[in-house]
Formats: sequence, structure tokens, C-alpha cells
Amino acid sequence: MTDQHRGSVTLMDVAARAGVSLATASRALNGSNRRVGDALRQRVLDAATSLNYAPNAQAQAMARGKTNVVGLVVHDIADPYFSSIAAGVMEAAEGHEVLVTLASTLRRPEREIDYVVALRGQRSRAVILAGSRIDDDDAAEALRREVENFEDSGGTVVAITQKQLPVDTVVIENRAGARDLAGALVELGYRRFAVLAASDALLTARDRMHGFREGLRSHGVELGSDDVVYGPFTRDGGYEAMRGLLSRADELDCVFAVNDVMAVGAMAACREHGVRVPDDLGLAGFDDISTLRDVNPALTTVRLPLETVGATAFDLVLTSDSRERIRTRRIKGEVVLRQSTRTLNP
Amino acid sequence: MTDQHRGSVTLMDVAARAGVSLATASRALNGSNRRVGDALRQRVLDAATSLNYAPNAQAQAMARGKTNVVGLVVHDIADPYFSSIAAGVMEAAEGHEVLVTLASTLRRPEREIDYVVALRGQRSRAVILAGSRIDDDDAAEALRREVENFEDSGGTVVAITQKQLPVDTVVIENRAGARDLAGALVELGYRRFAVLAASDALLTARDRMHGFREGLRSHGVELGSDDVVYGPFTRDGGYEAMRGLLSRADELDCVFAVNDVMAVGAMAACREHGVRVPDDLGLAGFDDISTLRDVNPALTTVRLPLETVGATAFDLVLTSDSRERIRTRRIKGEVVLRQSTRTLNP
DNA sequence: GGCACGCTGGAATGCGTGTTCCACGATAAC
DNA sequence: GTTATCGTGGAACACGCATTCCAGCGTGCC
Repeated sequence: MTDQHRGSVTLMDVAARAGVSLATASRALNGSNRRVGDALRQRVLDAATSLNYAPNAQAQAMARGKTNVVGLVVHDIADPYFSSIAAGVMEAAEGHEVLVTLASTLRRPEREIDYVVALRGQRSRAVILAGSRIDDDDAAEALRREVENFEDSGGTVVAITQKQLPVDTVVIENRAGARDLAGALVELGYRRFAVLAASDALLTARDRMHGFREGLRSHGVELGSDDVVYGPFTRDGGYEAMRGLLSRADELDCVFAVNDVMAVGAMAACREHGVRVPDDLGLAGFDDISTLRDVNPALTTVRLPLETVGATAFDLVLTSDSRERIRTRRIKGEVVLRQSTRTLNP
Repeated sequence: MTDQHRGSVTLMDVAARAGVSLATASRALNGSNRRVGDALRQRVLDAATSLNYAPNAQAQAMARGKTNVVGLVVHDIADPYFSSIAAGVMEAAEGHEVLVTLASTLRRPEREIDYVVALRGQRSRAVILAGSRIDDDDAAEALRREVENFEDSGGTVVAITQKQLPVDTVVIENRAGARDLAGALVELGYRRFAVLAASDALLTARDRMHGFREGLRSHGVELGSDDVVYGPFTRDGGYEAMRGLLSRADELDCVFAVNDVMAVGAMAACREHGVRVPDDLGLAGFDDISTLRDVNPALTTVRLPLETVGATAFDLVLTSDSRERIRTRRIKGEVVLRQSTRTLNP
């Protein structure tokens, strides 16, 4: 008794101290379907607090047959895009007696599947899959199967952006946003564009690129094949891609990077090479990441309400109903013109 | 059988399909102390995969009496400071058969305590408390008590920065870093300083402020009481605090903001009021947040290896040993001089 | 006054798994 | 040929809790 005081205090300890049975103690603490006398209940509550009783969530989950754990799987928690979504999910979960578990796949698709399996092992109530799906058929098929397993075992799955999964999905309107942005830039007077794109396998990046091209086309502007440069979906990817473009910078009016961090990298490359933004070249991004709102010149971009995206995903989890057909919630982006582009008077 | 196929597949299902008993199935899957014949084991493994068996982690945890869940409690996951630490923890956890649960307190101390209780309920193996402790005696005492409960029930607690808790701690040398920064700035020729500080209740902010003052003093420079302005620990806090300082900007050489996001806000305020950085005023921050590395002019700051901080915390969890006395791991910052300060020739 | 009924508390069961204890067959040692 | 030993598989129990079933008791109704 003196050495290892291991082993937490259990409901039985509480019951013994209050001089009641397990059943009564449980009923007093959870206030379940049946009432327990006020005097006894108070005795149990006092015993619990004086013993610092914390119910064993594992045992509760097993006895009840369900958990209140929601898993959130993102690609990279250090990326402000995903951390904003995560913040939105967690804020929405506040007050709903739910424990949010966050997993970061470090951009490896097979980890994503592993995490869904692990969360199924936890008997999680739900999984939220955030992030642009890699367009690898094998991995996509494996994920689809595991999602099915997860749902078969009683959980609900919600996706963000992953349009190809047959589950409730929060769709970010990347294509429409990029289209709107293209239109706004053409109206400013820009005509000769280039795009810093990311791997075509990333659906988000691809949608933005295609949307941008469509937007230009509907205004009578065409994008040449040389005008699309590919690089990783990161700051350094934008930097390198922009460097490849600088040799012919004088042929260009404006560069669109498919996300803000790439745009910031591109801006750094421009600065290093004496290309002034926006005087020599316009520059636009996508996302409106709040920590990047203070770069100078301020970035023209498409604002995405990422916290709302997370909150919406959580709402889909709460209101999930397996009898209902698949639901889709669309989140629109909004073009924000700032100092990295200007009105052109040709 | 057709409608609700609820209820996951259990170990019993696997055993039945393989034609063995529960015990044998368990032994075959976990490879525990005793061996099971190769033929039978293969039968069990095949049954498991063909049924998509995922062991119920709750039940395992209860049977084993311990979990492999590690809880990470941060103040705000959308803050890059914390998301970098979180990324470090998760990367370190990779391959250690551990599930990391992330909780975000939204900067409310009572939520921090709630989460520790919840994690105790989960019978988590460990909790990592990240973030500058609010200097509220009542809350600190309550947290200390709850940490004690957590350890009594068999878990380990690791703190980041929270020096006042009697647990293994990763200490970020805020004071020394700020001291070094002050020295470097004085050597550049700056003499008339101001500090954008945050609430004194935040130990991190206070340490940086005090360290900066000490560094100045050791170089014969004093900081007047008017020269310290307080604001929230955020971008907008820095913006507002700087605005309050701009009326007397011509009396100043250099402004130190106690973290990068405040410095970025301050830079925006300067820009709006035509104060040029670094020509009219030097500006320095703290943290070297990577997403802020591209502001222009680039920020002089103190680089903290935040991923290393997270990884170190996780290492303390893994190597924890209750018999050992409290360990402390110190993480040093490194002064990085960039374009937001310059050499002064008075 | 007897009986049905509502209310409260206790004993027992089940959740899914790990593990201990026991039984059984085979082999080796004498 | 008999026994000790080892290897392997099955039955039973424990983990901590929710919940169902059952017993006792007081009250109201006929």
C-alpha cells in the first residue's frame, strides 16, 4: 500500500466509500434513465470528488459500445492551411463532449490509411479526412476500401476536398475561385499570364490551375503550354518555379501561384532578381493564409474561410445519418485584390 | 443480417473462422509469451485479414491496463509556434506505436485542466503540456494538483516551458536568447530601445522582456518604464502596441517585439505611418516562425528550433522513469540578424 | 385489508481482449 | 513399459463500467 499506489481509483472505490453499490454509484454520476435519491447521490458525488475519481473512458466506451472520439487526419499540421482547418474543427467540437484526435500523415498516403485503421481500432465515432487526395489509383482504392470498413463497423466518415470518396464531403470551390480570380485579373488589364502549378496529382492544385485557365479563356485569354511551370506545393517550390520563369519575365504581365505559400516563395525570387511586384509583374496566390497577410506587397489572393471549412466538417459529423444520402457542403472563395497586383493602363 | 451489419468484427469472429479458441487467436496475433504452431497461426492471420479485423483498442487497453495514447495540450493550434511544436512531437512519435491526441485550449487555462482530466480518463500514457503558463496562482495550483493526480494514476507528464511544474521539462531559453539579441542589437549601434511586451502573466513574454532588459543593461543601456508597451500576444496586439508608440517614434532607434507575430503587426503599423524599417527604425522579433520568414524587410529575430522542442518532449515521454529525479532539457535560441535591422553609424 | 403499482437499491451479466490455469498428447529418459 | 517433461490448445477469469433483472418497500386504489 505504501510503495506502488498504482492503479487509478475506480467506480468501485467510489461506491465503497459512499457505502452504496456499483449500480447506484454509476447512476448517481451519469444521471441515466433512473433517478437516485438526493441524499445518496450527494454522498456518491462527494466520495467521487474527494477521491479525484475520473471514470475510465475505455471501460465506459466498451460498456456503452460507442466512443466520443473524432479523428482528424491532415497532411501536415505545420502547414497553416491545415492548422486553420484543425482549429475550426476543434472550436466547433467545443462543448459537444467530444475528444478530437489529430493525426498528421506527413503527406504520405499510406499513412492516411494506417491512421484510419488505427481510428477504427479505437472505435472512433467519426473520421474527418482533410486534404487534397493524391491521385494515385492504388492508394485511392485502398483508402476507399478502408473507409468502407470504417463505416461498416459503425463509424461515420467526412471528407474535405476528397471528392472521389462516397461520403459526406465539404467541397472547397477551388475551380470557381480560380476562375473568378482570373476574371478579376483580366479586368485589371493583365493579359500575359503564367501559372506556378504543383504536381498534377494533387487535385486541389490541378483544380485551381484548370479553373484559372477556364477563367482566362472565357475572357478571351489563352495560356500557352510554356506558361505553366510545375513545382512542389511549398514555399520553396514556388521559389524554384519562379526562378525558372524569370528569364522571360519581360514577356509576362502577371503570375498566379496555386497557393499563397508558393506565391510568397515566388515573391522572394522576384525580389532577389530585381523584379518589382507589382510594378514589373503582378502576383497572385490562393487561400489567404492569415499569417501571410503581412507580406509586402500584400498578396492578391482568393480568401478561403478555412475555420468554417473545419466547422462545417464537424457539423456533418454531428448530423450524420446513415440512412440519408451523401451530402455535400460547398464553400466558396472570395477574390481579394491587394497590392501585389495593380490596375494596368496599357 | 442484411440491414444493420453494425458491430465490428471481434477476436471471437476471427477465432471462429479459423476454428480455434480465443486464446489461441490472441496469441497468434500478438505473438505474446507463448508460441503457437505455424500452421494454426497462419490460419488465424488469414482469417483476420480476410475479415478486416482491427483489434478493439479500448478492450486491449483495458485488458492490458495501459494505453499507448499520448496527449498534447497546446494553447492554439492555429498559431504557428504551437503547430511547429506539434509537428515535432508527431514526427518523433512516428514508428513508436503511439497515438498522439491533440487538444487546443484556446488560451483558456481552465480548459487545460479539463483536458488533463479527460486524458486521465482515457488512461493516457502521457501528457505533454505545451505553452506558456498563465501566471494565475489559483489556476496554477489547480493544474499542479491535477498533474499530481495524473501521475498518481500511472501516467507521465512532460512540460514545455512551464517551469513551475514538478515534472520533466523542456526549457526554452527565452531569457538568454533575448539577452543575446539585446547584445547583438547594441553592437549594431542601437541605443534607444522600446519593447512591445505581452501580458506579464505570460511567462514566456515576461522572460523575453526581462532578458532583453538584462542584455541591454549589461551593455550599459537602460530601458525606461515608458519604453515598454503591453498588448496581446498576437499580430493585432503588436499592431496596436506599435501604434501607441509611433507618436514618439523619432525618439527611438529600435523596437523589440517579444515574438514574431507581434513584430509583423508592428511592421504593418510602421508601414502605414510612413516609418521605414530599418531606415527610420530597427525592428526585431523572436521565434523565427518559418511562415513569416518572407516578410519584407526580413525580420531580425531569435531562431528557436521548435520541431526539436517537440521531439525532445516526446523523447522525455519515452524515456520517462518515475524513480528518476526531474529532468530538464534546455533548448537554446540563436540570434539571426536580417534586414529589419542594420548597422548604425551614429 | 389486500393487491397492484411505482420507486429505489443491489446482484448479476456483458462488452472484447489478455492472461493464467489446466488438460491432453507426444516425446524422451530411465 | 512407465513416468517426467515439454509443447500446445482450450476454458475461465479479470479489467471497469453500463445496464438489465430482481427484490423490497411504501402508497393508493378498490
